[in-house]
Amino acid sequence: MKKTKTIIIEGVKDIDLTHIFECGQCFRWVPAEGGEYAGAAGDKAARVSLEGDELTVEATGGDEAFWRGYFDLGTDYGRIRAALADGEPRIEAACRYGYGIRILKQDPFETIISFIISQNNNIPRIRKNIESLCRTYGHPIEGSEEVSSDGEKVYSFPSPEALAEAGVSDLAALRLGYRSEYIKASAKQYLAEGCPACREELLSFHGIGPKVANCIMLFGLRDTAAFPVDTWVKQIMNDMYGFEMSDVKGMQAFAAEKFGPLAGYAQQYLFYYYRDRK
DNA sequence: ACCCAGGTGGCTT
DNA sequence: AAGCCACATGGG
Repeated sequence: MKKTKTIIIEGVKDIDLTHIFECGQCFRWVPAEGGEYAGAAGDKAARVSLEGDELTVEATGGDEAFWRGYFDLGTDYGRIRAALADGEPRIEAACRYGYGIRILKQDPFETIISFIISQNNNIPRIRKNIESLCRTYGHPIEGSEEVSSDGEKVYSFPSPEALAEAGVSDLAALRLGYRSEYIKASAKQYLAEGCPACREELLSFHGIGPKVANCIMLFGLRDTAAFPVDTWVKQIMNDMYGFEMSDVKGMQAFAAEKFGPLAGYAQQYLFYYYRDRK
């Protein structure tokens, strides 16, 4: 008896699974056979495949509306790429390279903790850290073995309660390093105050600074004007536009002026293009 | 052995 | 406001 359900969404455009899942916005999806991806969003596990303009999601939960929202299918990315190149022609190569990227609508709490872990860390290790956090503080997702890449259970992302109650030394035992106390403190604050809605609230969390706040705004709160500046973007802005590496303010202002409410998309195309190029 | 990674907090100029 | 530095860990 099958525990998952299959959702077929036809007529999708501007979508490339590899680019979506490898562009650095999420950390829990892995390639499966035949170009498919398997992974999880919050407490839902799924396997995703694309054939032509038909997107198939085999999932343990979430209806079609949820997965449409997750993949941002209501947004016209062709138009966005055109608008970006219109505002700043030098970004066109990056947009072309990252064809099919979509900014996933991720759970805010998952985004908060994931990007706290991301600071001063590398992507393979971020993925491992998040995986051990889920295995220790999440729960095995019912039916997930039917969609996982290895036939094993997938674990849900931990709840705010679970992380707020975790011991800092237990978190540290998962090799989370000095971020352990940031995780616990932020989970507690999230529980006490609810989901942060703006940059200022995010910055009041222990372990969230300007860069991580921007990532959370973009990936978790869908504020597409957010323009996260990390070491890669600094390098891009230096190489392409001659900004001093320390002039993050200038980079932000440039992005706001050139791209406005689309700056987040621009950042993602630039980041992916440049990071892959190394 | 070494430098670095989707940085931040805290302290000192 | 700007400039240091420590921080935990392991990828390459």
